[in-house]
Amino acid sequence: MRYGSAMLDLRQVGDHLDEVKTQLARRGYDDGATLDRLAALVSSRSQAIVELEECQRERNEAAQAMGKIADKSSAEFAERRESLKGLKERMKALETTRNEVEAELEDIVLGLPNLPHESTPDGKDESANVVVREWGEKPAMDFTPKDHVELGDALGILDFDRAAKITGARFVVLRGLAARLERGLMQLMLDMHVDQHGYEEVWCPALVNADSLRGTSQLPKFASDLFHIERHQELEAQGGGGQDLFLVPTAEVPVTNLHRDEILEDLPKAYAAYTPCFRSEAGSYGKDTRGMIRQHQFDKVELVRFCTPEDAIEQHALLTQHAEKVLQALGLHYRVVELCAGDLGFGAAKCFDIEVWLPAQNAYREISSCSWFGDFQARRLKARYRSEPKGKPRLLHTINGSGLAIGRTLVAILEQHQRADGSVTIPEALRPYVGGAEVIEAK
RNA sequence: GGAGAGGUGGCCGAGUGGUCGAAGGCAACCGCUUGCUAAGCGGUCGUACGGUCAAAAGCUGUACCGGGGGUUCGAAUCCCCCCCUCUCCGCCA
Repeated sequence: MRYGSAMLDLRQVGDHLDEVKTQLARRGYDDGATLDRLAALVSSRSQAIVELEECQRERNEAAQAMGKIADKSSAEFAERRESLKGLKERMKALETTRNEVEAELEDIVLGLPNLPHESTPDGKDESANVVVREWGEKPAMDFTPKDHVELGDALGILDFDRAAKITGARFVVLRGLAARLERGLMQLMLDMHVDQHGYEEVWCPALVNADSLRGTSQLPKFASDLFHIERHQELEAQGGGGQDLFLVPTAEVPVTNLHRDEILEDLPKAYAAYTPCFRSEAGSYGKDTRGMIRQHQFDKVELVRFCTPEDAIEQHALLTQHAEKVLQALGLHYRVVELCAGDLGFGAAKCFDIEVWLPAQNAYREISSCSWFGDFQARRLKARYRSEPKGKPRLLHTINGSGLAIGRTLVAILEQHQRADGSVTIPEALRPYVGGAEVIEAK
């Protein structure tokens, strides 16, 4: 009945089961039994539907004929009515069967990741990711680089202790120039994307409903990564149930859902949005506990593009370049890596990560992840487009990427632009956004 | 939070149990007209899934009138729950 919620094309799964298995295996999904079960469900589903529709047709014809009998109290009418009761029972049974099949089907299908695009390199994990290009070079330092926590503490601009007091672990209080840089970075990024790269600026709710999260595929599988706001608990206790809301983990969710259940006629569309992002970070205990690399709350400017399948590769590359421009403007050394199939996110078919150089960690760290989802999200979202006025609607493609994660950008600025005395040079492009300040130094 | 009114096709808007996928209008598209001229006439004009077909077109079946459930031989129309919008009051950045 409603198959829009499927993430993979069910017909494809049914008709090309082996191919789907092979593709999913590339990203480490090897549950062949579930896929076999899925294929079986697909066919029993269509069987049930065909049968049910046949009954519905019968019923409709009979009911229509009865409507034409003028005398509703006649014996003929009563007789017909009785004879239809059996059909009604049969339909109920068929409906039950169909519902059961659909429920199981949906369960499986919503949990299946996307198929990697053919151009996505093979590989099991991040060690097989491919470095596509590098920009700039590691800043030369004739001293031992400090990390941003140490720098920020000495400069009096990052306060983790008080954040822990106010809220808890994995939060930060930014003070003085750090707070101002955070705000300035947000403006700089939005201005670049809007004025130079042609994105439409949008401002969205930071709380979204479950339908939206299903649309972009955070739900149902990744509920534990989200902060969840419960409303109307008293109603829920009565079995009614209000609508629960979730804090957005990324602007991808509200922005991509802008076009849920819509048929667009003017592609491509490009949106840039700032939102705070909230992540529970369940399962990452002990990982990046120091500093502001991995926080429960951070700011991000997100880029989202909607396009035709034909344009997608090009649009994906374009979006990635737009994100890179921000790092270039800030004079931050980075590299772009293409994720291998095994390291791909759940919904992505192809993905470029932009990794910024952090001297204190002696490592490149992800600062943006630019993903192309094919029609995976579009199918869940029922987001389509029409290429001609009377043309048939087709699923569009979605692409998104951070442009950039602001907190990590701040970290990179502190660490890459630090000087021997512990002060930090503010990149020129950013100065107009922070009241002309050129350096961060201890007071 | 309290009281009330509503949610119908791209838009407006009829429709209170059968002949309704849904009047009429607008917009759009395609023709025709060119002495009613910022016009006239005719036609087309939702989506999804399935069947037919070599395929497309066409034809055809089913579902969808905010969402879910129920009553009935039959529901856009009746009943229940939910969501949303609007108006008034209260509160409030």
